[in-house]
Amino acid sequence: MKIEKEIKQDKFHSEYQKLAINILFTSNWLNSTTTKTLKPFGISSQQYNVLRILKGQSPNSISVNNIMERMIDKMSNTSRLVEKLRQKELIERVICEKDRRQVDVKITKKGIELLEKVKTEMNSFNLLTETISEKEAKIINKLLDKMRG
Amino acid sequence: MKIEKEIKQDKFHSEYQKLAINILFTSNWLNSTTTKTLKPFGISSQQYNVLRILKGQSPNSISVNNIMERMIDKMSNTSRLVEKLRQKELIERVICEKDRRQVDVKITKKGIELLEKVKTEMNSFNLLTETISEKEAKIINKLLDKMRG
DNA sequence: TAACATTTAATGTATGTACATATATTTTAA
DNA sequence: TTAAAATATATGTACATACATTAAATGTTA
Repeated sequence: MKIEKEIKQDKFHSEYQKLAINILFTSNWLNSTTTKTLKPFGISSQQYNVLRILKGQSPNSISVNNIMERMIDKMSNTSRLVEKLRQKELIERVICEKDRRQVDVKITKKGIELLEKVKTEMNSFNLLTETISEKEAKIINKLLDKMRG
Repeated sequence: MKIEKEIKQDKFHSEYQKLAINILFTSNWLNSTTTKTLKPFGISSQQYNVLRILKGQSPNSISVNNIMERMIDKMSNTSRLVEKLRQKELIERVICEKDRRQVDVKITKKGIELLEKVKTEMNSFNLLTETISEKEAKIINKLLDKMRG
């Protein structure tokens, strides 16, 4: 649906302003779908992002700082997020012996199993395949990368 | 910069998954720029969005529900956001006489003046003009609209 | 018209988030 | 070698947000 209709605004100052608004709106749209899907599993979309990052490194562990660099939404309090996941026993935290400032984080078996279960219900990406082609997806990806400079 | 480098992930499950992540990442990127610009003015990006909506209707007033429908991020507690703006005297609230459930909201002179001041510093849209062409912006807008179905 | 449903906005509560600051450890350089 | 700087993570605080619930006014219908 046209962004004009989605937010009931019939004209924009420029095509660039419209683009910024369109990206923000589409991001919220995607995020709310994901949040709803994750709700029954008891994790937020940010926690899901961290779990996926850790699964990508598994069976190795990575530092909190390293997690932050890989997050979609680079936030200042990754440690609190990690602590929440630890309380749910989805990850493990060990103080690094080589550098005692660092904390090594690793996904647990329980964490991997949760991701497996989520996977089957995670249809926000599949949703996109019904409306645009892979070629079109590639075009947007290329232009967004260019846009950020 | 390529999204792969931005979040240190060298490959994605599909072009569609990459797209979803790219949109979320770009949205955060845009939002953090806007937030930083607005900080000295003492308003959040959501409050800025509401002010702009009200300016678009000025000198008429619209209901809280109507504001919500026009917001980029349709949140459930628009009334609290409106109350924050009222405390800063940037908007006015009057209970509608025709339908006493409804609250009519209108931007004040002070609110409009704030928007004028913000305008000169609001360069997040201008930022985009340096990296992509108007034609390219149009392409992304069209595809994002198509994507959401 | 009385009872029930719907609409509009506000609020309670728990959790999330940003930002500044603190603490511990390691690195650098005088 | 020791003081200062840098790094990695954690925490305090104020504010934001999601979601469910409440409250008041209006609409609908038996």
